[in-house]
Amino acid sequence: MLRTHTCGELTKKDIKKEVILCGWVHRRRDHGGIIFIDLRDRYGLTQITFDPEVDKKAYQVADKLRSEWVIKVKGKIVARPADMINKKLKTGEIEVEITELEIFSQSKTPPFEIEEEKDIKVNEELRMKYRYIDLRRKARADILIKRHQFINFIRDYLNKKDFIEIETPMLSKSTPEGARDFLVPSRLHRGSFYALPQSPQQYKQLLMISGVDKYFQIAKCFRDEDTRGERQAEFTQLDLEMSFADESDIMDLTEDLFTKAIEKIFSKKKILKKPWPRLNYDDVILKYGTDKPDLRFGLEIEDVTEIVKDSGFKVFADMAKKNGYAVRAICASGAVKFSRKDIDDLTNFVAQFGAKGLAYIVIKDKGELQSPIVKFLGEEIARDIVKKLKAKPGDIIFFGADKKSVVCEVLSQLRNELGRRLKLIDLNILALAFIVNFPLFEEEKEGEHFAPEHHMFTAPVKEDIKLLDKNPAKVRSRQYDMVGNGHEIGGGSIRIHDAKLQEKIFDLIGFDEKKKKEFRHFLRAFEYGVPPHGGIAPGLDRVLMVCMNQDSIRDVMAFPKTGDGRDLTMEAPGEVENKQLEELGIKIDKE
RNA sequence: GGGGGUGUAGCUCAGUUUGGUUAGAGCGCUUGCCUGUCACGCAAGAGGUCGCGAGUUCGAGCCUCGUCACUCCCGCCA
Repeated sequence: MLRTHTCGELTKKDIKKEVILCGWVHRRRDHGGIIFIDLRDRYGLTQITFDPEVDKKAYQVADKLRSEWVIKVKGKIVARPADMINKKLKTGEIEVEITELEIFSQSKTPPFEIEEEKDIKVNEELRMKYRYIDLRRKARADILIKRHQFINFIRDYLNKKDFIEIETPMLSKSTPEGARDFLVPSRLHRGSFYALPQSPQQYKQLLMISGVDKYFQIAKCFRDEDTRGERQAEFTQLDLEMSFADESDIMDLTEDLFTKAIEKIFSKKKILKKPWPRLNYDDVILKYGTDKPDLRFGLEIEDVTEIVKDSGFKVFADMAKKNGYAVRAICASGAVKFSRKDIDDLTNFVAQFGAKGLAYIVIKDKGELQSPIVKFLGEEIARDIVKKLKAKPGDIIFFGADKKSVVCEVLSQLRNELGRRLKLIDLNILALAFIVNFPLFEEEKEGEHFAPEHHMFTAPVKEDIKLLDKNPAKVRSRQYDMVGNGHEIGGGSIRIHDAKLQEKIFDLIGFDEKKKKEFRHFLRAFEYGVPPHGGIAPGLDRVLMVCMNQDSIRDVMAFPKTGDGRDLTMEAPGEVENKQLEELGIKIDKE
């Protein structure tokens, strides 16, 4: 070992010891006669001193030291005078008098400051290009450490419950449906391609068939779609599957695992509710307009379609009478402070989600109503709405009137925006929940086949199987989603274990013979004894993002990619040699 | 593919309203001074293709058009 100690561990009990420390020059304070340096490594900071009376040579060399040089120092630990103790530093009671100094490497002036106390938000592109420097910042490094501890806890926990971690292939096969695959050309089979897995879904089901009844994997998944703050082309899931288990088994296990992991690793966080609520899909769609509600605050949506049906406000009345349309409202408590401009901003905000306008009623101090629409609605109907929304003086009621799907989208986005603007969101709360009783298929689009709400291997509720022929839209599924603070952080289901039923689902989602053939390997396995099974796949990046209040999953990844899928640190993707292309039989058509 | 935002010193930003002298601040950097600082202090200094291109104008960081990059959102994401 080059060093005897790290920079984060020395205290007054070490006084008089001779130590060797290695690290980066964090900051230099040259007082002419004495030089102080904060030496930094992964574990912390230690103040070292260069005094010509202690060692003249070391002092002279130290004069040259600059930020981020990597050095080794040898010296004696001494107590700081009582009035010189730095309480902000764990090692603040001591310092090291240096007698020997070795410079391992010099550093250019870093492109941005590593100092965090200034709290300057440096441009993310620059931080990505110099990710290795960004990761020297304590807050960034701490995230990676927390991530490691979290995943380690998960492994321990599942190991104790008899789960087996099994790696499944990265080079797999492209399958129809779902996200766009990343393709990898095969050299040995010209014209054929591997696909990187979007998830190990099929492999884990095959493992159930093979008799592994409790499987998990910290699995890398790949989807070649445009990114978002909570979406990257490459991400990590805790992929988990169990045989002879039902919905409760999976949800209970997941809840217990994540509750314990979060309490252990993120002890400062509070879990809002134990047990996590299990909410009906239909209820959350109505109350929150989305299947991933942020449960840290109220502001629930109410349906007022019936109330406005016969009102004189034509816009609402027309919508209320049409099939598949609705008029719904949300009461923003205390929003009376919103200016005209605030309301205009909100109107523009909801427009991007398809709202054609944003009607509202302000409830003034003495209960009188101020609104551009009350004169059309009529005072009596307006009062009924106020009553239904339980609105008080100081509140504003906002409306959405359109196709149900648009109303839901608009009001759920508005609800989140109101939560932010009214500061209703407590960042110390983690509100986790399961959403259950999903429909098996997404809302039917005209002229298109049914699309699975979750995926095509999800089992329908047993009593509803008979509806598959007559009324597929009404079939409920055995899906359960894990949501946290308004993010979808995991999806799971009990799977189909019957080949005939699986084929029927393929038919309903419009698979032709060719597409079915793509799954013959899967259906073949179903002919050899399939246990009932199910699982879940929480997105670990998203879980960690939510637990650590980060804005994007990029912040919880060591080397994230940009919005257009580039790795700025490695400068990937990159071009390849013509020879490589020839071997693969690939021609590039550059336009 | 579409919409919004941003782009000025190494970093974070002001300046654009109303075009007008040599484009500013804080931090960082360099040099000098300083033996108790710890986001040290003091003094001096260096550092700019105002993203890029074209246009309007006597004159453009500022106006117009185009373009590029980043970012958020929509589409997309079984």
